[in-house]
Amino acid sequence: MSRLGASIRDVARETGLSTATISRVVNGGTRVSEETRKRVLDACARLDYLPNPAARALSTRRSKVVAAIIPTIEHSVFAKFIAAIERTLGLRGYSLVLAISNSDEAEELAAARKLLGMGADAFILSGQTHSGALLNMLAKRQVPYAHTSVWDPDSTCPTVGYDNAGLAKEAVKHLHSHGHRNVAIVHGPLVESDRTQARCDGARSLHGLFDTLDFFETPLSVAGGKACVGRTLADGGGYSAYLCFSDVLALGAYFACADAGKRIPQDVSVMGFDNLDWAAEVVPPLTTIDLPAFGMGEAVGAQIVECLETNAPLQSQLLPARIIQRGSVARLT
Amino acid sequence: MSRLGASIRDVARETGLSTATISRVVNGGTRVSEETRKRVLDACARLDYLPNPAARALSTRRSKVVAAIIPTIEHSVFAKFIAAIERTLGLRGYSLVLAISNSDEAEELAAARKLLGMGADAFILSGQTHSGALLNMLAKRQVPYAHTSVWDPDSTCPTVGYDNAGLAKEAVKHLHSHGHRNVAIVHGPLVESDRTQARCDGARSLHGLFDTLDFFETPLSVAGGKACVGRTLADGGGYSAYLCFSDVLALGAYFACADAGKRIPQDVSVMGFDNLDWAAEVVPPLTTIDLPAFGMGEAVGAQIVECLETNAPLQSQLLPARIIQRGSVARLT
DNA sequence: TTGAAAGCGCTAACAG
DNA sequence: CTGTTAGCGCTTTCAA
Repeated sequence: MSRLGASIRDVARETGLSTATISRVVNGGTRVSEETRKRVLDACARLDYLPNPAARALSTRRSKVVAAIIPTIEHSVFAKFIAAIERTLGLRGYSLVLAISNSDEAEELAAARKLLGMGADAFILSGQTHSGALLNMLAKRQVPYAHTSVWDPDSTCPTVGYDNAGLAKEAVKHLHSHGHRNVAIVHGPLVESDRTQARCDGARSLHGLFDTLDFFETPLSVAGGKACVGRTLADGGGYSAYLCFSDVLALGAYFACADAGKRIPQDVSVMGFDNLDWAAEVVPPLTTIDLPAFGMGEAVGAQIVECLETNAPLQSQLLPARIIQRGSVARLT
Repeated sequence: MSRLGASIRDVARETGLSTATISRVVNGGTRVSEETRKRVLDACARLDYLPNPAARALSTRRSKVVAAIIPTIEHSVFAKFIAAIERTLGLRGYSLVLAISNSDEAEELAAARKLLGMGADAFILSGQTHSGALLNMLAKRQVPYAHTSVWDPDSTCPTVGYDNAGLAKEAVKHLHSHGHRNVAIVHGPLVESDRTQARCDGARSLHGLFDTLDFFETPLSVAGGKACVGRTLADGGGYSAYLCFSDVLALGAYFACADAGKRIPQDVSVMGFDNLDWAAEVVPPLTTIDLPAFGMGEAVGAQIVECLETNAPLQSQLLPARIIQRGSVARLT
């Protein structure tokens, strides 16, 4: 809060104009003579005037703040996503308030309450499943919100993201087309993420194509992936390929293989999901699915601002994602 | 902005009390009879009343929002840091607005302007070098701020973080004590980070201990580290150890070694800086310096809130950081 | 313990 | 093109 900055009244006094005029030039400057404009701007600069945001928000009923609630920021995908939102919003004069829910509905609700009580004009939520209380709260106040990281044309709420189930299917098919018939799917906690669930559902729908298609849940971290894959390797599971529903897990798989003396892709194939920055650098380079984390942030950000400014309804939007073939999946003969 | 929520007046009407009384119970409830209190709280719940933050901020001149400007969010260290700040702030009823400066002073200034114009009560800045304009702006408005990721007892501004130069020295000494006399230091862009500069300065001050102590600047990414180390390996630089001023760079070094057929630590040693989550999982586990990213976020967050609530001055604070010995540094005989 | 009333700084009709 | 005048919703003396 600019406790000591000049107020609009100071600028009015300084220029001998009314506060209304000052307000006009500060906000776009329509219907103001060029000379007055100059004079006002000059005085603003001299006094280092910064409009009081609370007063402005109180008057306009808009804060120009949008809230994003994400499950975690410690995965690059979310970090990239947030960076994109911040950038897109910032370019349009909006700010981002961030809350982290730790994949907990109660925490998410509490965060939303706080952010609403902070004046957020719109909300960006992750995934598709949220407490009814949260959605009600937003609906009642007519605060626009969008679900992200998912795309569901049938949803009543706008979803901007990708088709998790579809992409998982493609990944599975890719493995199948390379001759793999015994694959292990390694994924993060199901309860925490409807996206993970969707991916599993997608993969499972194709289980008929395989001799074995096993699912393993493990903490969503390099350590989790490593431990999980290490275990199956030790058990002699005999999978020819590991499909990891996150590159982080895939990196763990790499390390597990290194520990077990298995070569990728000669001995086992590994496929990821995310296409994180290092996926092309790892040895061998990781075949994975490129998720448009940054593009998704730009897309929601832009839509939200558009919605706030023109009242255009938010629309579901499918972002392109695709398999990036690199060197971690062998073609079995 | 809660355009449609009930206002304090609605609650007053509902209960037959005055807005002043409602305000009292909503804010702590001092000097209110227990019965009235109950009645009011009840009405609030029934009407789903949420105080209008803009009105409150206008009246109290505090927004309960703190701003953090970081160079990037795409490095886990910063992501962890931000997560900790958000958590600490949230627990105390404060919110976090985030801006990303891309290590650019002009962008940082613009962001600060925006956030100030958004009503931030305090600022958390990264590093120690900032444009005078920014610092002036904050000082003039008496907005408290702290520098982070650095610790400098001599600074006039509060710094909460660690001693970059000192830690770099320790790392270098560690390598020296293991018999390394030809080491390459791999670091990110100097212009972007005074912390990187401090680390380099610290390391350089010990160059007398070595036969060769070379410095290489590369983009701060796995790809950057890989390319840089790959190049020196190809050139036959003959370094027995690589000290990377970020674990991200170290991971790149691992991949470069894999490509070049060099074994770690038998052929070359690698040491990191950060202690990211996967540092213990990589093969061989990475010897690195553990930076208290999370603890640092908690520390600034707590101090800022304390300062805002009690006017206690912000104080510089040194956070513990230390070498974590794992398996990537060989002892030369 | 409660209420009346004066703002906080800005915007937005409405006049002129 | 510019000024007057109401508020926006809440907090906070000051009285009662």
